[in-house]
Amino acid sequence: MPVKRKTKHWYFPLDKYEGWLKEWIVEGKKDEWKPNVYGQCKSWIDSGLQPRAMTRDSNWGVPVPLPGAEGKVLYVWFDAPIGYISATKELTNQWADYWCQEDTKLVHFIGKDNIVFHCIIFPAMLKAHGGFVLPESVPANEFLNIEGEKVSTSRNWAVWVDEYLKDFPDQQDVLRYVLCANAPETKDNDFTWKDFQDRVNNELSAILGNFENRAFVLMHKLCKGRVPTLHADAMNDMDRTLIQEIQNAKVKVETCLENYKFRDGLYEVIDLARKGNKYLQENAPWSLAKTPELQLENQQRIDICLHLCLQLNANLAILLNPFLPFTANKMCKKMKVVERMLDWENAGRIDLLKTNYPLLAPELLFRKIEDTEVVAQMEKLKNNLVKSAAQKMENTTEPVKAEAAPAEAPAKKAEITYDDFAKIDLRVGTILKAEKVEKADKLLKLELDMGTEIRTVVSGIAMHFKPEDIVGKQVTVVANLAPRKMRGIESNGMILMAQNADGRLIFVSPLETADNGSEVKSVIG
RNA sequence: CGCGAGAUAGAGCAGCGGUAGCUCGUCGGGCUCAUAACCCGAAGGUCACAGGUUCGAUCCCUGUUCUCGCUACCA
Repeated sequence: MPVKRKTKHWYFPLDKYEGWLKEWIVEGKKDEWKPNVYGQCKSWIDSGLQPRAMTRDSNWGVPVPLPGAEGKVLYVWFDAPIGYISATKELTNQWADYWCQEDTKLVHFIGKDNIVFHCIIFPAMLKAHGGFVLPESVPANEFLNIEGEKVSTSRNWAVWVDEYLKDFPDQQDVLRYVLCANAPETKDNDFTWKDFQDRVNNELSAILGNFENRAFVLMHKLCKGRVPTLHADAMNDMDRTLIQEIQNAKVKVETCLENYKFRDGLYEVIDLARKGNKYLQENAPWSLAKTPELQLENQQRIDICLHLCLQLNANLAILLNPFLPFTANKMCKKMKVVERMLDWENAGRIDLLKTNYPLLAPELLFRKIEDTEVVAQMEKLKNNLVKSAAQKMENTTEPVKAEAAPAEAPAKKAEITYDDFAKIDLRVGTILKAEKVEKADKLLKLELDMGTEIRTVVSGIAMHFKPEDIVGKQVTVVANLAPRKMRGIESNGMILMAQNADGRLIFVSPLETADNGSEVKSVIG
């Protein structure tokens, strides 16, 4: 049964690009790339690059289109990045503008698990081919967990956007807000529904939404629903400071965006709204209009204040546009300006809204997230997790939802015959010895008493059990599995485990002690 | 095992040689146009741990622990 075979592979001579990579990354990107990205690239390059096999023996994948390459498929990190280019080509025949044009600034946004592929292997491929631009930066983020646990599509520990939109219609932007404000830019972060609620209610709507609303309400109450006159020559220091802040905000947000500090950039936008609130508070136009007489007397000051608040509001729309495009558009509609106002060049201007222009009635940009919604989402998350685990265990006939279980989910297996089942030689054995396999996190080497023989089985359970804790346990063994070498140790068979939804492993063993070597079989006639 | 990144108030982050700051939350007070914003004040941190360098360390050096990722194995 065990057959050792020679195989042939096609290699990419990564080693030949070591010098170039050293120059390009180690020297050239030292202070430019993020520490996590730079550090990993540097360590790879410093420790010496090897030619890397770009083909695999596998029955699925993209076949290698070369004579003599039957049965070979392309290594995923060879064909995936090429796929990015192909995908662009599918999308537009302007694809070369994105990938080949000299002055194109190409940026790869990825997660930390893919750093070396995007920074070393793919660029080396492009360099080897020639004619393609290299990434200017690869600002890899860390991971975002959900409620303290790693996202898992197969376990359905996830928030699906289509589901989200059913529960929170037209609220794309508040999710965008939370994801950006809480982005794992420097370390792993956690998405929790409570935090979602806090950030939406206390930051987005309380500060930004509230300012917008205050400006509109006051303008309608005190300025007849029209953009009041600025009276530029009557401005005071407060007014001039506010204008300065608007212009500063543009520069700050711009700088953050250029440096991929999206979290900080969003903060600056909110902070400008915060300054707007403060300005409004300090001027207190409502106090200046306590009585009609008083208002008449103060109308100029009121006009200046609200004029600037409204211009600030228009600026907020522009600054917000890269982060919350739907909201920016909504703001445009309320101000009755064309979408083109959102062009970045317009930021910092205080003549975005024309004097005497009538604006729409106040209407809230965001609504608060209720406690009940938070509870409901958390339950949903937990219930769906249980459901998907149950599906696996019971192997039900219920069709697996496409959204809930993408390709990697363990699908229901195809029907087999009794003969298929009977091919498997299942036997009971007892663990005599267990030890960690050197240089392997997950492997334990087990010696099993199979009654008539002692077997060595290598099993990937080291993360779950200490060797000393499992000695003496009876286990179910697939006894006729073809031997396989792992870390230099030949494994003869494998042991069966049940896995809980939480990932915990449980031995599958006889309820009472059985004879070692006894068969596990069906007993129907 | 090897390598990379991280560990700072309840949460999210900044600081990177002079005994800690910002946003949100919490508590108390003021104000009220508004989805309770804004102002004033308070509580809350042995800056993961242990050594070392220094007049002085969150910040530099060494070691350790923990988290995540990569490489290999995990049928």
